[in-house]
Amino acid sequence: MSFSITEENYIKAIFHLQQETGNVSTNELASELHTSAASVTDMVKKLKVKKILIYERYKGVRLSVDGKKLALGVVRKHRLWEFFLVNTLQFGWDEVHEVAEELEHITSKKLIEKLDAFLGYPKFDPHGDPIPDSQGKMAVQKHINLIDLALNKMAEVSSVGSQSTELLELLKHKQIGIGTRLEVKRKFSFDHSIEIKVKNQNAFTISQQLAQALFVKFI
Amino acid sequence: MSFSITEENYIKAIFHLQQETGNVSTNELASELHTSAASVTDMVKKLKVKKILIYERYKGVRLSVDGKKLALGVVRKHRLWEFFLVNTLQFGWDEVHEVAEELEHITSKKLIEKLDAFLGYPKFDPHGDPIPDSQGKMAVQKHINLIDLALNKMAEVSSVGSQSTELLELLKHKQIGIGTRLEVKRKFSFDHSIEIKVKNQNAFTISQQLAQALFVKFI
DNA sequence: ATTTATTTTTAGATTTGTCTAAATTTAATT
DNA sequence: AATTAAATTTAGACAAATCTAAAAATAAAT
Repeated sequence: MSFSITEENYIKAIFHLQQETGNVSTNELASELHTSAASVTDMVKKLKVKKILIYERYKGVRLSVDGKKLALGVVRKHRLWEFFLVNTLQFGWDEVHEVAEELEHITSKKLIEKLDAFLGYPKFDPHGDPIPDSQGKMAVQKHINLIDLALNKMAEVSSVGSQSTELLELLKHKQIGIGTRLEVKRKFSFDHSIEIKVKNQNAFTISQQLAQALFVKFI
Repeated sequence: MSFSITEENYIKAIFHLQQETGNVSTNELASELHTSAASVTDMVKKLKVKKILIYERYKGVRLSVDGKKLALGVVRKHRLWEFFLVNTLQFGWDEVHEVAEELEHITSKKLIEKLDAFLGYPKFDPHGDPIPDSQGKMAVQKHINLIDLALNKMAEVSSVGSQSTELLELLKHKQIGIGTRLEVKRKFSFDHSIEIKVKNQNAFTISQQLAQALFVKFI
């Protein structure tokens, strides 16, 4: 069975909205998709026939097992493309979302597997959100980009944005690795560099580029 | 003014068909796009209103100046993506067309400029067709992939498929460069390697991979 | 527990791109 | 030049995704 771009967008929206709440209401979906409640009802009926979601009138919707699989596939594509745009094409991580919204609907399976391999099977996208693997599995913990870490909040380096040798060389030199505990002491707006403090070391500054390549989790 | 994927496909098809012939007939277009003549007439009327093409009923169509610009933009995207798929993601050059048919409709201008820069502003796609630059200009001569050159036909190396240091190192060692004149003496089906002969040198064989990275023109 | 307000669904219409079948125009042939 | 054949256009209909306005169901409030 195949799905239109519109259908995929509905599936993805339901997936995101049902994370917190249980069932997703018609109005929630309409607002998320910038469309009318009437259109949502129509589409939801169509997706019910395709067994993508569970729907009773006036009761809202939630994804079926098949629906979740589909949603994870779209999310996987979206986040892999975001990673590509930032790490390969040097986009700013704040300008990739709209482009990825288009790229996520490219259908070729082979393309996405080859892209994944080329990128080095990244586990998190540039916003720190986990990237589902080809089986739909993904890390649970959301990672925070070091550049967004609040001042004086202890955190632990949990992943790096890419596996490039250049990055790894720099991390080795700075003695930063997975598990390193640190906190941010200052943020400099001129060049967006930040000063960080690691236990038993003097504070030092790192560049915006490096900070953006590091993800941390709270401890 | 913006254009749907369908409209872009019509524009591109007209562009390709009008290369040889002058005006493109309704039936030609219908067959190219695997649709009915009636559908073509409908769409052609629509594109006439948008001033993309010149059309009088029963007389066929040809692109306007604006239409040609649009077509070149789509062709540019298609060929850049093909280059990316083959040279970056290691697709075989015979399996990229369908994927590029989808990717060519991604709208972001910035994406295509950054992709072009990342790829090193290639001038020819993996099939030897010229890639229009951001102004719509492209080389006139179609380049033939060395692997497709007929036996005993003198030709001149006119471009290389990529600018990678690995390729350039190998070319230097083999003393092959832009302008080198050669002919193909044998083709070995076992590994698709070919034996080539350069003036004042003994014949030698080169691998399939290397042959595919070289484009030649007749002299 | 009625009434009021909100949410959701239905009904009917619109747009885009498509189709088939019939009508029209152009081209080819006798 | 008249007839036949081929190409093209028109007419009318359909599916997908959307809309507005009205009706129905649920939730909130007096």
